[in-house]
This record gives sequence, C-alpha cells and structure tokens, in this order.
Amino acid sequence: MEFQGRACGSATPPSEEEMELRRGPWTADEDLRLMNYVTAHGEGRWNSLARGAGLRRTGKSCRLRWLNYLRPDVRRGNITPEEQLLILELHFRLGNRWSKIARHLPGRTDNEIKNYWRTRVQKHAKQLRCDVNSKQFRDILRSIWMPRLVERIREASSSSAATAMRQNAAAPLAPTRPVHRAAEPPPTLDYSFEAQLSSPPASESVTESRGIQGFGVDWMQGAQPPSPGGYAFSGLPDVDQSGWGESLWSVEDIWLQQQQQL
DNA sequence: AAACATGGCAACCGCTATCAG
DNA sequence: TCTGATAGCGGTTGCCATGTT
Repeated sequence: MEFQGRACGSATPPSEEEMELRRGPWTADEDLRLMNYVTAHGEGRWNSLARGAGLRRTGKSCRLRWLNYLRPDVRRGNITPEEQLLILELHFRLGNRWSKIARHLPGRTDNEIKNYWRTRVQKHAKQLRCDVNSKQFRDILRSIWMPRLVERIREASSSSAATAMRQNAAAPLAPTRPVHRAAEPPPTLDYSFEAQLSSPPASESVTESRGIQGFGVDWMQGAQPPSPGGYAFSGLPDVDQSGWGESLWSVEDIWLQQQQQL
C-alpha cells in the first residue's frame, strides 16, 4: 500500500525531492535499513542519516520511527497498573509534559503515554461528563482510581512475584513490524515500581513540581493504601488484567460515590 | 453477512529551543 | 548577532482492527 500522505495545507507545489519522500506506515525493509544504519553509525543527524541509509523519508520521520518503535529498549502495549499509577501521579505534577513523564517510565515513549492518556483517561472523563483537568475528575482519580490501582499492584506483587521474575527474564524486544498487535507477547516490567518512584532520573526529580497539595508518592509507600474516601470497594468490578478495564468503574458507580462524598 | 461505529495508536504537523558556523 | 540545520515537543489526523447493530 503506497500511502500518499495526509492533506497538506501548503499552496506551493512540492519540490522534486519532496515528491520522492515517502510518508505513512513504514515497511519492514525501511525498518531494517534504519536499524542497520543506526546500529552501524549511531543516532543523530537524522536528515543525513536518512540519506545515508537510502531511505526516502525525512529525518524527522526516521527519528520518530527509531525512538517510538525500533529502539531496542522500547516497550509497547499493555500499560501495567504500576505504570498507570505513575502516569497519573506524574500528570498531576507535570501536566501534559509527555516527554518528561516518559522519562520516568523506562522504555515507554512520550507518544505512547500521550495516546494512553487521550484514549483511556480522557475517555473516562468524558463518560463522567467532566473535564479531564477539572478538580472533580482529579478527585475521582485520586480518591478512587489510584487507590484501586495500588490495591491491584499490591495484590499482584504478593501473589505472583515468582511469575514476574520469570517473565522479566523473557522480556521481548520490540518487533520489527507488529502488524497484528494482538499477536505480540505481553511486555513486562523489569524494574521496581517503588524504586522508580523513589529514584527518578537524575536530570529531573518528580518532586520538581508540587502543584497538587497533599498529593504525592508518600501515601503510596505506607503500609496500607489510603482510604478512598470511605468507599466500599467490595461491590465494584475488578480491574481488567489488560489495563484499566472498561468494567473497572462504571460511570454510575463513580458518580454515585462522588455524590456520597460531597 | 454486511454496514456502521468506535477505539487504539502510528505517524504526521507546526512550533520552539538549541547549537554550530 | 544572525542564520540555517537539527532536535524535541505537544497536538492532531487518519488508518485499521474490533465491536455492535
């Protein structure tokens, strides 16, 4: 399939060189060329890299493909509860600073985190008919979702430590071209969540911003999860293993609990 | 079975920051 | 200081798989 690219607003006709540039999905051959070239010559100078590798792509496109997909340490799909919690926590602090958030999640790209936020979190905000950045939704995340994720993490860590270790040993590399996403083996975490919280990248601490009063990692490191505003969780559906799970919180449940809390 | 709707995400765009010459 | 190239960022688009009617 030769993708012709998206509609361009430019009124000027493309140059001959631009006409030759490819857009759209990468082919296996292009991926291979890029990987081989980067392996041999290293990253950087993406425009000249694209030419040197014989790719009819912009340097930008090559860089993006490498960083988001081909990089050996990139991890894709199946955002774990630990990662979900970290994303929520970091978004509270940093807002839509996706690249900054991504630095705290090894192997995850800013693009993936951004997509996660937009497709999962914003969807739930929409279902609740509130703005994703509103205090109301933040309160729901803080008092309901996040404690629930903590609970889930604790359950998982206590019951399947051995399994996790086995999985970590077999952590897969990014596939060359996962046309069928469902066929991918589930990626696994190879790090400790709590270690991540307490050991952010040296260049930037997660404590750099304290925009949200009373919310931090501290409460997650206590012996018990915080009380979710007195809510009874027993009657609520369980977290789907694959992520948030559409059944995690029904709109009605959350709305009802919000009203009870007020 | 077909048509339609929706969700997920790869890849693009425009913009800004940084750096070298 | 200026300028062009490059890198990086956040927002948006549109393809494709899956679910629903």
